[in-house]
Amino acid sequence: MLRSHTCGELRAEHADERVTLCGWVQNRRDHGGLLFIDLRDRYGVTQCVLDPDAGEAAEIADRVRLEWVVRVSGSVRLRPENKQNPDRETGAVEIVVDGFEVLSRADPLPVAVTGAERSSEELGLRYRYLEFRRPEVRRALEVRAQVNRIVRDYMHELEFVEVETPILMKSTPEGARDYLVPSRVHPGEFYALPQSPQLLKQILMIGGLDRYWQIARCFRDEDLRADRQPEFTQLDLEMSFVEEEDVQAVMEGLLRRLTSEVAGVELPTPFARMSYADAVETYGTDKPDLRFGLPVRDVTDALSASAFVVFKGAIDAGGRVRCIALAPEYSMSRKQLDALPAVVADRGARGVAWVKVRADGWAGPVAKHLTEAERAALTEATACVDGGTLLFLAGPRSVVEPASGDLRLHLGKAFGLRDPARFEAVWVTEFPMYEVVEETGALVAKHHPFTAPVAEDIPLLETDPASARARAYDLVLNGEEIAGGSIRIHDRAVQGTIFRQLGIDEAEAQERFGFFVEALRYGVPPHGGIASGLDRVAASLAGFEQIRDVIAFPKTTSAADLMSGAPSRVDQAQLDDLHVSLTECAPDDDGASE
RNA sequence: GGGGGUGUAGCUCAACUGGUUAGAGUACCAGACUGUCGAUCUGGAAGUUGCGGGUUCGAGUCCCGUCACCCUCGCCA
Repeated sequence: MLRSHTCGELRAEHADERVTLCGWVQNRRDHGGLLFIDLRDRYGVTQCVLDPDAGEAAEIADRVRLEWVVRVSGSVRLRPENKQNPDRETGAVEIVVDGFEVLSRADPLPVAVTGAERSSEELGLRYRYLEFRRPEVRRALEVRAQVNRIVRDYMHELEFVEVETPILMKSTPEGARDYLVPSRVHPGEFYALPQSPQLLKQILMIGGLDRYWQIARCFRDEDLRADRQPEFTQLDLEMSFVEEEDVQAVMEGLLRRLTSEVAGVELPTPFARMSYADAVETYGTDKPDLRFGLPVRDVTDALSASAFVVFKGAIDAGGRVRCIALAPEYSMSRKQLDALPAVVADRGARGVAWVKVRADGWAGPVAKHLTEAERAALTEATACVDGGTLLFLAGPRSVVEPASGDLRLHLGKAFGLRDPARFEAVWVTEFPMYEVVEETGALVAKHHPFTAPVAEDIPLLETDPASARARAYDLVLNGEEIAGGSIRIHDRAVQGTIFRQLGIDEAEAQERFGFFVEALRYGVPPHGGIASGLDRVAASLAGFEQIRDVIAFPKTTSAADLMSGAPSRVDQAQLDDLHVSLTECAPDDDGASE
């Protein structure tokens, strides 16, 4: 070892010991005769002192600059009482240096690594390794590692078998766009990177593994968001001879342990359950943030006879009027109220009507359109009280539902109700089997085509498929979907029905999922499972808004890696090997691929 | 593909309605200083205002185009 201790471990009891430390020069304070150098490594920062009589060591140290890597030897000295630094764990001591060695010089850094100033995200990604020198950035990776360790321990305790599935897979398009890898030995053919190991884990169940798990990298070639990367990591698991509650119990136990050990929060189990229909009705979304109330109420009935053009127009067209009631302590200024329409404009909502509830007469632009009977009905429906405010959204259900969810979230943020230290988990259940594509009327699987229907809804598959419910469940934590799973179809006849309804005929099913359809013939245990987005889980536990923060080398919104320069052009010889020719290709103008 | 935001010294930022030589902190270079811990003090160097056009006597500022990054709608079974 080049060192005897780390930069974070020396305390008063080490006084007078001889030590050798290695690290980066975080700061230097040159007093002419006396020179202080703060030495940093992963574990902390230790102050080193060079007296003029340190001789050659002092001469070398004098030339050292920020972020050089050095090795110092000396003795630990207890600092005088009034010279100790209580803000630093090693602040009681300092190293009196008598040996100083430069291990590596450093150019001035292109990003800020110490202090409150943080360089732009763009530079941070370009020089990601320099960001790791910041403790808060390193902490994110440490949380990530801790999550992985807890997951691994837990799954092994429950006797799940860890199985690695291939990265080079068959393309089974449906849902997200695949990342493709051309085959050299099979001209014109391609592998796909897995969007998830879905079919493989079901096949493991058919193979009798009984309980499988894996930390699986997944790839989806779709546009990015703050909570979406083109490659991301899932905890993937599957169990045989189980029902919903069995899978959910495994996940609850895990999340409970994670929040306890990582965030110090004890989650009560079992978690709350809420049907998809209730979630959308009450929170305007299938991933409700239950850290705060502000439920959305449907007041269409209360206003069914309204003459007010905004309400009447929506209701006559078959739409709904939805209302959020604000308690008196959440009163909003006119300016804040005027800002609300912009919040819901994305969803196509025309505006947000509002009225102030006052015992001595309701106020606001909408008040005059409300009859006494309507006020009574609204009071009944929303439980509003004197001093409160009612916010209304009116329009088609497809607009008003998501808009009400956005509005509720906006209010939660605006009133500071989203406590980052709180964790509220809820299972959303009874998802519909299908979504109906508006333009064509075609059915698309809401979850995926291997999800089992609720038994009593099987007859509905033929008569009213759009209202058939799936045995699917999502785990929602603080308004974020952190896991989703289902009980799978284990009956090939049912699987055939689902394929047919999705417009996948036998030949196509054979072409795309042939290996899986064949496997369904040879004895399939009833099974189900779940996959959890570990990037989101880690970000959530560590209090980060973006999953980029808990990914060591994340990609930008345009799926580029600013550090390595990927993606980039490749040699013609490589393309030739792969039997790939480029058709349309803009001139190389990004300058990044020289 | 659409909408919004950002882009000025290595870094973080400033520059009113278009107007003199684009400033400050920090880092860097040189010097001073024996108890600092965001050390302090003196001096210096440092700019294609993302890029390309245009309007104007004059553009960091206005217009058009374009690139990068961030947020977002669509998309993400």
